[in-house]
Amino acid sequence: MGDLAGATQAQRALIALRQAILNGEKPGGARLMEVALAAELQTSRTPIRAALSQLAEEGLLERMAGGGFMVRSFALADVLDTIELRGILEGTAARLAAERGVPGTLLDHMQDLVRRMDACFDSNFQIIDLEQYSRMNALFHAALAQASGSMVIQREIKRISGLPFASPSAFLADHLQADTFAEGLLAARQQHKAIVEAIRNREGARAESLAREHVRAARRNVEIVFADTSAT
Amino acid sequence: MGDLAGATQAQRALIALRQAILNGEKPGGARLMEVALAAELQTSRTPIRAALSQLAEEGLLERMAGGGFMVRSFALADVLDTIELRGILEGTAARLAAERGVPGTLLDHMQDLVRRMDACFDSNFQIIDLEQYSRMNALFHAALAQASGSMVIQREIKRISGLPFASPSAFLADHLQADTFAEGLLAARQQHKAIVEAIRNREGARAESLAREHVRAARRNVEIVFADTSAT
DNA sequence: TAGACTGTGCATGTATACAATGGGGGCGGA
DNA sequence: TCCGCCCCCATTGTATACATGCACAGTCTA
Repeated sequence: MGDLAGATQAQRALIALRQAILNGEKPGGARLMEVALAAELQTSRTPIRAALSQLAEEGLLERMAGGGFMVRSFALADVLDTIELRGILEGTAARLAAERGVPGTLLDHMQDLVRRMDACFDSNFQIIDLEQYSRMNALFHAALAQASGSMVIQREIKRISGLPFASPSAFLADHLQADTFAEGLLAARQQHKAIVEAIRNREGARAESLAREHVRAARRNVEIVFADTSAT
Repeated sequence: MGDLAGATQAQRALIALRQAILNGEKPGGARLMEVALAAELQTSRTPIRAALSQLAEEGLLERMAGGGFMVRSFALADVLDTIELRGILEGTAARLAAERGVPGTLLDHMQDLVRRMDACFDSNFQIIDLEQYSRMNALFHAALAQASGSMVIQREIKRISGLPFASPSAFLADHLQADTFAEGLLAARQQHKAIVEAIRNREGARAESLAREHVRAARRNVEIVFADTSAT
């Protein structure tokens, strides 16, 4: 990842800090201090301030009362609510897409993405290329947001998907061993197909509830991961 | 309004710029340049940059590709979508409140706000204190967001409500002459009551659809205002 | 005349010095 | 010993000088 070449100091800081937060290296509730970060990232306070502002914009940081920033803390309840919110937004996107209609080329693109996800399974329905699947899945969800035809909805979905664990592909690399996981992937595959079909047939309510239900899989996965974590 | 005393330069700039944008003084699509703004507001570039960042966070500005900011443009379609989104979010808040339960004190508070809004009408159901009504209405919507019990939802509702024309009290002062307007206020009054009742009775689906429908009034008002404007 | 290259200027990016504010700790008095 | 006040330091706010990069225009050459 060529995140060094050609990038400004502010961009480098943004990337480094975002990763540190998502890693848990900067835990929720931690106050981020400009001088410390500047020393850590070997730059001046100015790009740090720019990066902090942008992270607040993304929702990863909160502005504190008398100035300064702290890492927003995501309790399990917050993560689940965030996923529920993504479900609501993607459900709305699907409904709007169905109601308002979508250019055929975009629908074809979505169908193509579904096909490419299919190609990640072998003849026994075992996943063989998880990374590719994950990438195509992310593109599918982006296409769904776009299909809503509403920049407002699209923007909010993108925003929410950037929050920890809320992304469509957040859980994918985490627990490959569980049988329920493979099962979930197959269910997701059917849902992707059904969502495209519902939009094509202009079935708004069906598209909405399918998309909402689809996101509940992410919720289940987070619950599993958190249960594992707290058991350790 | 004492926005000068004790405030930092960045806060002054933030307030001034926000107002200029909402006024239309800085029209949608306009690029905001730091030096020009610094001269205009008689301060240095640093507080201007801080204010611009925060306005981007609020959703009033967009970051441009190669740096810099421009005023986000709100076409009628965007405004309507934003209101629709607020309806979806407030609907979700109402449903969650009903499903998860709400502390009695908060419900009582909401009911109290409804009563105070009633007090803004005279015995012939004519509005007599619009400013008070507007204030109580805003508080009611804030309380509804809080009743969801979800900081995530609450935060998003607050965010969305800050965008132009999307606020619950955006339209109130605009067109007092129309008969349909008074009618709308009376309908809103009933809906407020019904929403509280539905939450109290734990009727999630009813609460959700009431809140969604409630917001459609705002949509109608915007359509009326825009129609007037374009006719002028 | 058209295309490309270069120079110039404007806008943002960066560093840093200094100001101001707020909180915490220590000291003194009751 | 406890309470309160005050001072100091840590942290953010602000200004400004300088760097960088991009875009536009003008000119030169083919």
